[in-house]
Amino acid sequence: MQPTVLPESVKSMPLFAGLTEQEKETLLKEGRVRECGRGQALFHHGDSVTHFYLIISGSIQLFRENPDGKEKTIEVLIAGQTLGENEIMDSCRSHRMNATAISDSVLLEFSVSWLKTAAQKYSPLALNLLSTIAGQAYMASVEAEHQAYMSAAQLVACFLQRLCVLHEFNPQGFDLPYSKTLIASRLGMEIETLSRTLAKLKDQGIIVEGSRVSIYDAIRVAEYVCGFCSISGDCPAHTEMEKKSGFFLDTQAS
Amino acid sequence: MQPTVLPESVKSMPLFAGLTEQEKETLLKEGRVRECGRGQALFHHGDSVTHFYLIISGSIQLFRENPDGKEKTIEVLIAGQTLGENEIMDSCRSHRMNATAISDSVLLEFSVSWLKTAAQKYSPLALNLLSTIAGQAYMASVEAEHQAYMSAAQLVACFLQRLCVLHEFNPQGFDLPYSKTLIASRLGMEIETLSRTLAKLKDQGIIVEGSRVSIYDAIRVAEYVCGFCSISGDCPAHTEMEKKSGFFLDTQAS
DNA sequence: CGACACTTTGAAGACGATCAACGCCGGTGG
DNA sequence: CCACCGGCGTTGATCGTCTTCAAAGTGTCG
Repeated sequence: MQPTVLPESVKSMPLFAGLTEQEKETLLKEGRVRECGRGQALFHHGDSVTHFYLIISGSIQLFRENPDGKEKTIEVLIAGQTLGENEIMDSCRSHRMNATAISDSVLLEFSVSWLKTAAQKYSPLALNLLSTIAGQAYMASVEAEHQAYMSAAQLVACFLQRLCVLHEFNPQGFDLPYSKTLIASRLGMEIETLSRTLAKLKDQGIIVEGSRVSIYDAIRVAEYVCGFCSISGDCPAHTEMEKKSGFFLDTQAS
Repeated sequence: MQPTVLPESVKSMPLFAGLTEQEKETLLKEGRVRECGRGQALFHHGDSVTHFYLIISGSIQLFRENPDGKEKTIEVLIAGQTLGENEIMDSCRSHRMNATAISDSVLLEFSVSWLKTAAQKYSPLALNLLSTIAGQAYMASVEAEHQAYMSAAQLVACFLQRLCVLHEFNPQGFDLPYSKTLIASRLGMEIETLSRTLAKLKDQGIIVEGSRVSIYDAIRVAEYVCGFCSISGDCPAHTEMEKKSGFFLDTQAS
């Protein structure tokens, strides 16, 4: 509809790194803006895979439903992230999960063939896609390891730490961007367990009251989480967090 | 060393699908054969990422070590699979895990730049890589979900089922291809738990005695595993297994 | 034969899921 | 305006599962 409403923010996405402005223009003008209100489904498990999406604003929940009716949230995606590349590149016919808007969201929608052709035609884009998906694969394998070896408290602390980095929150004080029920589903635990766990985190350097979180002792948290996180030095979230807490400490000091 | 020792088996790997014979020749002749005896490390966590590998024969264990000394096996790779593409494409400087030969293995070794250049130059290869890595990302996320929601018995049953498909074993009777200790590490559980669990699987259609396994009631197993496996119809292993058990039943019947 | 790695089995304990009850809040409707 | 409701979160009690610790059995290889 609108010819060029969302230029720079989208063009600067990592997916398009290494492409000329000209190439970005050409590619992006095939995108269709799609608005998705809070609670509205983008697609369902089993639907055929028809589009690739860039998230312009808002947040999208990816989840699956077990036969016993429970939902497991796989990931919550936010502005600047992409959606669908994995299933498209794996040449799935039908979606393997559900996608629903958690808050009012705006997406840029492209056809499957757009992505496949673009990956063939522009090798930087193919490499960017590879990098994105490789990163996802790695994080997913770390996730599996965490699920296997970390306690509920460590899972929650790790989650809060990474949440803080991803959303660029001030660790000293921020509000949870979505409900505790959703967080519990994301972490694969029951809401009761999450509730009890949050209370216990005071001993580990994190205070949670209602939806207000303060990671008041980031160093202790990092030790607590990374103590069982075998990726230690490699985990982008942890190193980011250390830098960040350093940064905030610096700002406070000066 | 040897000019063309391992031709067709390697050329028919999915990674090279869509390339001409000429192109495959050109690419493959840059590979160096590397032999790796049982127990020998291919690389360690922290080593710089220098090569990409095709596994010609044998099997390679990927694992990480927690600070408390325990090893978590991420995956066991076998002939026909590749190694290193993930870390290369994610542009890691150093390895995020250890790789060790479980049995005497033969690999074909390529430089990092070989892979990156090939992905840029040959778009089918880039797409094949994308497909491989996207599949890994998906399986890893399913793994995380399994770790969160499945019982030890379900994890083991699921593992045996997939093992059977991957190695093209006859479900009616096969030997475990590696130790129970390794399997426990792969499944993120203690060896004691695995030992106890294997005994209990009799009720679910699987008999295990020593290292001999018989999935005598594949249908029941599939129901048992998929009952909590939310990917149900999508899981390649499960559908494969159903086909396979159908196949074996057919062979028996005729 | 003895060393050692691998596996099994038993008993105790920790942790998280489950069931149940209740408090809190925002919205709807009388 | 107040009563009722439903979604969300908290708290308590109980139960099942997996880990942990300990001991002993099995196998292979020098």
